[in-house]
Amino acid sequence: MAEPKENVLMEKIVSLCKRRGFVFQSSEIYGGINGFWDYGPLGAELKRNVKDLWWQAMTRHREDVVGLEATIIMAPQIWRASGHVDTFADLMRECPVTRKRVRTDQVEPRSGVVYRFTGAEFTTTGAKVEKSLALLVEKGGHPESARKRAREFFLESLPEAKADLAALVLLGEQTQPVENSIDFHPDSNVELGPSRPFNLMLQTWVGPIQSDENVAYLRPETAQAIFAQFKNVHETSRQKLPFGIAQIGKAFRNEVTPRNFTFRSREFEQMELEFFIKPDEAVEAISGAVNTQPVEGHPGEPQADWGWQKWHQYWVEERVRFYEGIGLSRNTLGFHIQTPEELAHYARATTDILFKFPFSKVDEAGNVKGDELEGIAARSDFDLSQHERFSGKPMGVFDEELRTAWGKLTPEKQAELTQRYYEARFKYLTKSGVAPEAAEKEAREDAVGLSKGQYIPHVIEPSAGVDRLILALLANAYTEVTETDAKGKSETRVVMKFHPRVAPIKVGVFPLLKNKPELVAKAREIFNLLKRDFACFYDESGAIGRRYARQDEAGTPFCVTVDFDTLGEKPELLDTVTLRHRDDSRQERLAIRDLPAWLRERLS
RNA sequence: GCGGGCGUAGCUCAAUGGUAGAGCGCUAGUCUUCCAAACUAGUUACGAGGGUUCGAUUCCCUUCGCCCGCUCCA
Repeated sequence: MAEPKENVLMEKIVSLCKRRGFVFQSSEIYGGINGFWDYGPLGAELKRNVKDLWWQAMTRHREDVVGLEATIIMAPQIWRASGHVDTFADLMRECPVTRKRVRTDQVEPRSGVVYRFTGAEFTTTGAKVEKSLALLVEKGGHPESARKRAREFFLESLPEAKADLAALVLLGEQTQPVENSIDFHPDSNVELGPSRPFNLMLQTWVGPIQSDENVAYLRPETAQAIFAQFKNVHETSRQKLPFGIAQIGKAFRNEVTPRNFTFRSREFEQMELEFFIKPDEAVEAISGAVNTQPVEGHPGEPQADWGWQKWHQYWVEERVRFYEGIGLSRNTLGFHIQTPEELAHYARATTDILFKFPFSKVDEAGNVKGDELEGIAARSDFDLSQHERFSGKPMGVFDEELRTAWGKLTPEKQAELTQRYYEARFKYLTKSGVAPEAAEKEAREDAVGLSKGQYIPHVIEPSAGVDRLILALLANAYTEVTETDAKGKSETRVVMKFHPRVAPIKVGVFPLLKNKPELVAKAREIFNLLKRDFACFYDESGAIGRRYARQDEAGTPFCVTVDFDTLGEKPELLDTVTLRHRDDSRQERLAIRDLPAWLRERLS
């Protein structure tokens, strides 16, 4: 259900974003382009801060993650291997009554009796509509319900739509039994319209000739480049498993309906980590057992006996800590643990981190679940295996530790692990369409490989949307403050309560008065002192209160004001300034020389 | 893509078959000793294209964009 009140809030946020220069509509002077958004001066700073913080947290503050910056256009085969050519280019069919769509290849076969109609006519007015419609009545279903639905459908096409339903007579009814038909919508039972292709990847041509051979795609996700470059990175970075590869970059999807401001855009940016881990069989061989002890919350520092479950939990908690660190407290977030039905066949678990946006749906009980900021997926060894099969290049790694450990195992243990690994590989191969005999041979070889210390790494994938996070930060920061002044005039101001770490401007620097050159000179001096290390904004226009208010809307956490005491009117206050806090308008007096350290402490 | 609503200054809103006005904002100036003060001056719009008309922002059509639903999951 639409929540008008919440939409008002969303509209206010959109309006502020434009007014203050956080987000503009792309190509606005030409009427805009659906699903594309630009970041203005404040938005660009905000986004840069977010990406920098992610990059620091994921790579520089760790020893086990390295970076990658790959191209947006890659060999088209990558998207066959990844499955995107198939899953992003589905044929869809639509139910003509409910307008609900289903994928052509996912319609469940149904049996029953088909009721066909050629139209309907009003006995009272003679008004008539001619359209064919067919509905399936399953065994045990009631033909009258099909007729009722048909009447409702035809009624829509008649100008006398308000007329009596009972006076509408169906025309040309015919029945026909069908077996295992895939032509009917699973919910409405109505015969589906023609198949139409839906390709969610944006296409282009590489080279000046626009032919089918030159078709390439703008990447729909950044992750695949990481898999495609896995061998190169592994070999050059001197990393050993477990380790990760991180990437930030643009991705493109031809969304059916871009919606909710920047939440679902056609061009967007992702921050993705592929964290490669040893298969559980290898962990067990090395550590004796895989640690599966359940722990609440963060499982602590990584341990050698962690299997995919622990690593998955670890990354979920690491990511939550990241969000908390930039001002999104746990109660603004939500979680969605994907059900077995929702999971891709190769995925073992996926936990989505959600944020409660103003447009997020509210359920009957009044709870807001939220919408997705990030998905943390345990993807088994699917991705690298796919690229190994499609490229013909080996994607396995050699694990010295495993080989050594393997030799010390009992023959029974070796056999058990070999068998389990064989089964997992066999399952992957057959599910991927490899013929059983070939799959058996290949899986057998893979299992022998394991005993020699070789395997294809498994992967945990924390994949976050930058633009969605920006939107979450904007929504989270948006605060209205209503104040009534001495004259009784009440006024509502907006304060963007960003965490200082992400705030686009960290410090506003003002002279108390513009027409006093000494104050201006001192303020300029402080601005020049701070601007190298902090995003600063100097402002001398208008009254001081107005300048504070402007910075509140920009989300600047601190403002520094130079007054006559700074210049030594009261000698004991010489070279001190007023430091004003955004969230509560609190003021304190600080020495100019202490400012850099004071700020650094609050911004790092 | 389909269905419903919408489109007037940067923002929030008015008015009109005879080409638009306010408040706030913004810019400059005067003034101003800490929370959108005052005064003066300036600034900016009928989303785009076509049609009907002597004339359209107003009526009609098309298109683009925004919001809501189907869809989607970074």
